[in-house]
Amino acid sequence: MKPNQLLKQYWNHDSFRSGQEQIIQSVLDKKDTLALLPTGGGKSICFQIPALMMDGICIVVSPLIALMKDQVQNLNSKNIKAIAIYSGMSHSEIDIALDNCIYGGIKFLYLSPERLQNEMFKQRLDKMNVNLIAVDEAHCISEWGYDFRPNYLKISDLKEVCNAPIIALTATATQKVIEDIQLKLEFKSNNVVSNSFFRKELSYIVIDTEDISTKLLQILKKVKGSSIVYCKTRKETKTTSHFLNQHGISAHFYHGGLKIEERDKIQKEWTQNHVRVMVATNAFGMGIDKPNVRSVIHQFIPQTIEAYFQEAGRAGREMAKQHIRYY
DNA sequence: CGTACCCGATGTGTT
Repeated sequence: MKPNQLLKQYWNHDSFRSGQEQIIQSVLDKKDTLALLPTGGGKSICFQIPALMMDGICIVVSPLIALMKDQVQNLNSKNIKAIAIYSGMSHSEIDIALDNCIYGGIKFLYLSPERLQNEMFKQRLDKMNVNLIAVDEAHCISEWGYDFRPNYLKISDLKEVCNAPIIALTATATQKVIEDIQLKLEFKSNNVVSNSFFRKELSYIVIDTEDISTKLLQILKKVKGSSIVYCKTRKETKTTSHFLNQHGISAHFYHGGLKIEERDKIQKEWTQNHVRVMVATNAFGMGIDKPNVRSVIHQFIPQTIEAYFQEAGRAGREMAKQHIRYY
């Protein structure tokens, strides 16, 4: 089947968005490809459609279990066979999953970069007919590979076994990161397909103030709708959230030290608009796509400009989708 | 400082 037919059959869209066809064609030509598309630009189908056109299985490297589950569920709802392997599954569950990747017609296998080094996985990988390697949120290679999650620097090990092209996808990368991703994934030749990242619907403002708390209240009282307030430390998320609640603005705090059930509960309450403001560390972000976020406020200077761009970019999603312009 | 995965140890409840 052709890309357009698959797009219609599984996603019920009549046409591709800017950049998608070019990326898909590059992958079908067996070229290593770095796809740079803004958030909401439809990155997933850039590897899903070519993988569906080929025999065999696509291995998807993903940074978070939550993202793996989301995408697997999404594909399964379209009757596409996809599976994820992650910690917490029993040995026999993993065994069955890997078996299905070899003999069971599974089209997408979602894994963390750590899992790629697992002995049982490596043994069974030999027998898989891998058609494509996809690295989702590929900026994690540069962001995390050097200190936090070193296995992000070893993804190219897969290429020695698989003989399949690799596609890296991200919504944020400076020129340095673009080069680093291609280097670490051992691209045979430079190949970046990019779309404009300009977000017309956003304005970026820097405020110099002696009194952050008062300024925060002022902004949240003036700018209606849902909000994310980013803090530097876990402790600060808690104090800021309490402060807002004391002043009549409903807020939750969120960071990586909370239990997973607690995190899920808090996120759900914010997503469903039961609570207006999410006060969080950078643990809160990936996979968040809420339409009515009208402000993202940083109480500190983010570590990198791309971190700032990505975090700020969580505002104005519904306006981006409706193509509302502010001038 | 703050980002997550994985694995093995320990505990809980069922056969």
